Amino acid sequence: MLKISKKADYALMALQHIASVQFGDLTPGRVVNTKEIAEEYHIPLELLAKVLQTLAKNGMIESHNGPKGGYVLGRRASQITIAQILESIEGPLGITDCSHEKDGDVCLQREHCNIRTPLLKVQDSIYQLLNSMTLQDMLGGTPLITIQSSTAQGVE
Amino acid sequence: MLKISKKADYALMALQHIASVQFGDLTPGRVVNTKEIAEEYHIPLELLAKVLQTLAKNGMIESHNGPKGGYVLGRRASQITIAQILESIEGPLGITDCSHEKDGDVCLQREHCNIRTPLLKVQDSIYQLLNSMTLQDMLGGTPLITIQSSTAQGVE
DNA sequence: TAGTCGGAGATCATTATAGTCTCCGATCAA
DNA sequence: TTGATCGGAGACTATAATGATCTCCGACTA
Repeated sequence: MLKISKKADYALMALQHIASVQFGDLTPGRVVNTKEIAEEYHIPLELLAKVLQTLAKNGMIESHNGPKGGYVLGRRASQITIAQILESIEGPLGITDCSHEKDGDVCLQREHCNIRTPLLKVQDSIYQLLNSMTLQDMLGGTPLITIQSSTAQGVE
Repeated sequence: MLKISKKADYALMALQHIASVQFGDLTPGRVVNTKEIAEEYHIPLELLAKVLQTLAKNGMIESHNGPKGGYVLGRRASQITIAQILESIEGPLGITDCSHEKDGDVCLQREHCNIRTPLLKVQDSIYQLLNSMTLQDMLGGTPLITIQSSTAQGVE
């Protein structure tokens, strides 16, 4: 449950790769093209292309056309959060349908819904979590995140 | 993104309802049947029935057959976590495909995968979050959960 | 023992996802 | 300046997951 899509997976892999190439010791600042990433991680080329285009639209990366073209990061790795990457690909975080209801698009349960408020709190917590981790944290570093809850029961 | 299914939604609503009836002031200990919940929250009866059956199989609730039958909680509300409810319906938490790979079911990316470790950490954090909230917390109480990260950038 | 309940399965429609195909425009190098 | 190499963009298809429905069965209580 709560699985992220393959596209989002690919986006994370690609960004991690671009970042590690760009800030690595071997070829700092090098432009990375789609084919290179697709082959390295066995991702369908054309699908990855779409993912990268979307990431570029959302400012995560910058594209360079023509021969020797490809992508570089749009901003520093520490300024790109996991939440931003996932939302670029999958749209806004919403664990429930009514998270982003527009007018005239209200669910039937809404009137008597007894779980909306707590679910939105859960959602907000997950968002905080995803937004507290950056691409930088994925570059070999181990993310240091802890959860604190005043109501934890430690059941299981 | 990261949306939970309607079934899981229904499960949460139903459990919240059963718990609030059972521990409410009006009719404590009352058995709740499927029809009552379906009508209250406008949930398709037969779909809800399936959800409740699954919840019963997983010990979240106890079923009582025959006339005047229905469901009661399987254990105390404070002993039922959101994680348990969701996993009863949607299966084990896994934000990525390789979260629960069996032997002979290894993803092609695995060999060069650069995001598996950080993603598993994210997943674990989400699990902790969901497992720290109980049905009790959804009964009118406001869950008090905070996230702390040593690497948070506060970017947006 | 009849009517009310849950148990269980097969089935279908709809939607989301994953992946493919095709054509276009920009760029650089020969 | 022209062609090969890139990304940009849209339509398209196949498959899987989801949501929902239908039908029949067995258990139980009044």
